[in-house]
Amino acid sequence: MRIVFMGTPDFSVPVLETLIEAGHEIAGVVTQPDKPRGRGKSVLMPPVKEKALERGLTVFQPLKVRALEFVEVLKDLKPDVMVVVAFGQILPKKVLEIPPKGCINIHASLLPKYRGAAPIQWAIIDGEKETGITTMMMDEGLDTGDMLEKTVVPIEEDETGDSLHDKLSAAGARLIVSTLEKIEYGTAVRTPQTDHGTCYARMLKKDMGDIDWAMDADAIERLIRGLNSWPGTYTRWNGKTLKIWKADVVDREYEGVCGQVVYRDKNTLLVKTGKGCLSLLELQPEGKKRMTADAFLRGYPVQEHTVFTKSGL
RNA sequence: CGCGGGGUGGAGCAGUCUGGAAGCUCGUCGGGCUCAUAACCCGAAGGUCGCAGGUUCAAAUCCUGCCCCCGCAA
Repeated sequence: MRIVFMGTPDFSVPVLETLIEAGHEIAGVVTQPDKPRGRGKSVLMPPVKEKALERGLTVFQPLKVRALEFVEVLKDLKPDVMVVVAFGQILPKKVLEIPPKGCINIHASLLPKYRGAAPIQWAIIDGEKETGITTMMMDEGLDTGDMLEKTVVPIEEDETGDSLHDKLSAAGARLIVSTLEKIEYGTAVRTPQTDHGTCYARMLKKDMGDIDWAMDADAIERLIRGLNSWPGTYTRWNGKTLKIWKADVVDREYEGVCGQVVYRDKNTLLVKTGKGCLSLLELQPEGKKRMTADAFLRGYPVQEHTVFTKSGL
């Protein structure tokens, strides 16, 4: 089929590649404009643009897809369908109506759960046992369209935001091929979303990673995994930010305040939380590389009365 | 020119401001103690102090240029 692809970050790239390899005709790739990013504020192109150029595809980077001139451009591309995955802009009705076979979205959750911007990470943070990919016919709501197909992906004990991101991205690429086939041959089954069991996965923000040591150890541990590697979790120590990359829950209670180091030896660093303790396994002081707990403890004077605090306080 | 931290034996740090013998906590290797040990004691190996110039009697330390890593921000 003749497809207009819309996507922006790394998550979308495997999908684009798979569509090409499945033999579809990519009429155009729509992605967000280049923006100054990274250290030194250099202007970098979105991952999807890089891949698209590498494949010799035509790239469009409208500030707003809903701009009238751009809607005309889309119409001229005469797509059979549009495939949208993590594009980053809301599509208005006049765009949704362009392709005769509709606009299909690949969403990284088992809808109607986790609609919204950060479904991958929230599934981990909430302690879900499984999540997945849903393909759906887009409508004007936010991830509210009729569902087409689903893939279930289990969430492992040591799952991180990154690892799950990669699994779901691959799963999404696989699923869209199947869904497009059904669309093409008219065998797709549309299932409306139910109104109950829905929830929104709001956008991730940097300060979400500011650890509140009064929370339960297992909730903090899930936060650490869910926000790994972006935006990451951190705490305050010695007037500096200390990133926490990995921790284990230790089901034991000690005297002390939340955030206090209640036990340490050559390679163990136990911090008291609202319920239980966390054994910090991988940390990263400001300006340093991440390191294991034993390496950290060799060079930094952490004592048993040391207290980690929320940065905001 | 966005802001900032850093590159010192295998690891993580101190030393740099106030130039003058390479330090600390570990690891490794050998030996000892011990029923035993990741514990303890004794000893040893291992470093172009990111790279290149410069100043100086003398540079990890001061000056200049470059490379690399990282935090913030986006």
